[in-house]
Amino acid sequence: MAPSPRQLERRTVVGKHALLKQILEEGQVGERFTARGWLRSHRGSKAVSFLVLYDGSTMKTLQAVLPTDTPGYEEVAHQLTTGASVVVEGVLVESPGKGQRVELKADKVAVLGVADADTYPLQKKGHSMEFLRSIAHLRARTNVFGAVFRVRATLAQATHRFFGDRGFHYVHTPIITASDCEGAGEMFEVKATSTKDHFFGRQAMLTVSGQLNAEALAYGLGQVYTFGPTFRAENSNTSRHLAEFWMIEPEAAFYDIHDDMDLAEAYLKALITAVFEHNADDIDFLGKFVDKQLVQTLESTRDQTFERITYTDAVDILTKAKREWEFPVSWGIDLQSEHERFLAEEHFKRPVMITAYPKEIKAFYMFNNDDDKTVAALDVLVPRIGEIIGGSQREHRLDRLESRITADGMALEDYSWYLDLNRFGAVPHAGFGLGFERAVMFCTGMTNIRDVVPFPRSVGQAAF
RNA sequence: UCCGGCUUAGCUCAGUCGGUAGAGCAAGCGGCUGUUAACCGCUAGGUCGUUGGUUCGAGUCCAACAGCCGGAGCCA
Repeated sequence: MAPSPRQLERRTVVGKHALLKQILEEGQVGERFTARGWLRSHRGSKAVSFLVLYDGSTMKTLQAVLPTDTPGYEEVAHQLTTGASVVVEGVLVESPGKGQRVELKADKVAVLGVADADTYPLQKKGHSMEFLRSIAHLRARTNVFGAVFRVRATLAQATHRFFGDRGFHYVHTPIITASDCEGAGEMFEVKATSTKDHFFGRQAMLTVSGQLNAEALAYGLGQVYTFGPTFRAENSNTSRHLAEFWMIEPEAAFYDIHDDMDLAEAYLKALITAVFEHNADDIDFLGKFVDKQLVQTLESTRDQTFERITYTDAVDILTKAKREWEFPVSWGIDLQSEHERFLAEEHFKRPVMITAYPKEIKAFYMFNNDDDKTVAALDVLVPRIGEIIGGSQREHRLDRLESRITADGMALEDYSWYLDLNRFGAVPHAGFGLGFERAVMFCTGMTNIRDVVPFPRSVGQAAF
């Protein structure tokens, strides 16, 4: 029988550049393969030698079994150390041992690049996250970081799929901005090394948010989202902060705060669904070695309806809680970490969406509610992470927007282009920002944000 | 930036009352009839973060500094 197109395609791929994932999942017993990868471990005994290979395509490893009388084995035996890159050829057979369906009965082995066992820092044992952070250029080779970065890739692709499927256009907003007045925190200044005066004719900074630009684009394209790097220069030293991170900011015309909440909830659930679909092995591993609650947390987040309460409800719950707060609770305060964690982790035990915050503690661009005391802000809190999404319905009524800017002591002329948006063809619209690294933390169980980005930038840290 | 903790072998850590340093893993060598972070034996490996102080004597007590970790603030 003639091979099907799919079989032909697979044969082509597998024959030339067989990924271990393909060999392990699709390889048939009796098929011959050339496996390329790095050694996770090498176990020798008198008659046979076991090589455990990984290549990054999957959490799983391929075990190659090599008789010690294989031609050429003697010459490379001492080079078969953890971390060495190898090419192994052989026939796929059912594995008599435990732990794997198939293994490669090898008859040919070559070492591409040695990894001197005396100096190669990674060993076939667990290392601390702190140590691995000090060798960030090598840590992608470990099980944990392989899993984390594969999940990260899935989350990025799932983001594009989710918004694309819903008619959101992917837009690119500037990384260099002259807008210093978004109130989002300390900024980095951008200067040309060879130009004395301001290169851009005025002071320029790295963006802290693409939101205002995204709003401009939403007024032409309807529904848009950004996915790009974001910079904050705060002297902030915690496991949840980076100086350079990635943010996803959807912005949709004709959305109100309730549409915004629906979108945020659907998006987070879509991310989790994608991870279970594409990274089952990775999640399984992370659930065993990083966070025993991981699978349960993700499943319940995916399957349960998010709690939706107002800020006033939240204050009520916190006031009545039998709990000593380090920061006393009363209407008007900004919610602190301890309050947010209590709501998500103890009171509701699920993600919580809080709306209608006092306008005094929120940004000028948020929609004023009818009570004239609160704005249509949205914070999404998840267990273990805290705030993962911050957003709002935007104020599109020009007079209200202008009076709010003035009331906050800012100059209208600094916002002339932003005000133009709502001077012409204003419509209700809403959006939010999701810190991508916090989403990766949530989906992997990692507790330090520096371990979910390959090369973290934070205060005093820009190595690699 | 504030509060607390940690820093001893390549890695993870122990080190009692102040008396000159220990284990497991990794490495090297040898053994082992198919292992699963294989196992067994032997060998080698240390300026105890840095500087100063107390003391006859400091890994151990004190101070400053540095780095890292946890928490807080700020935020996503």
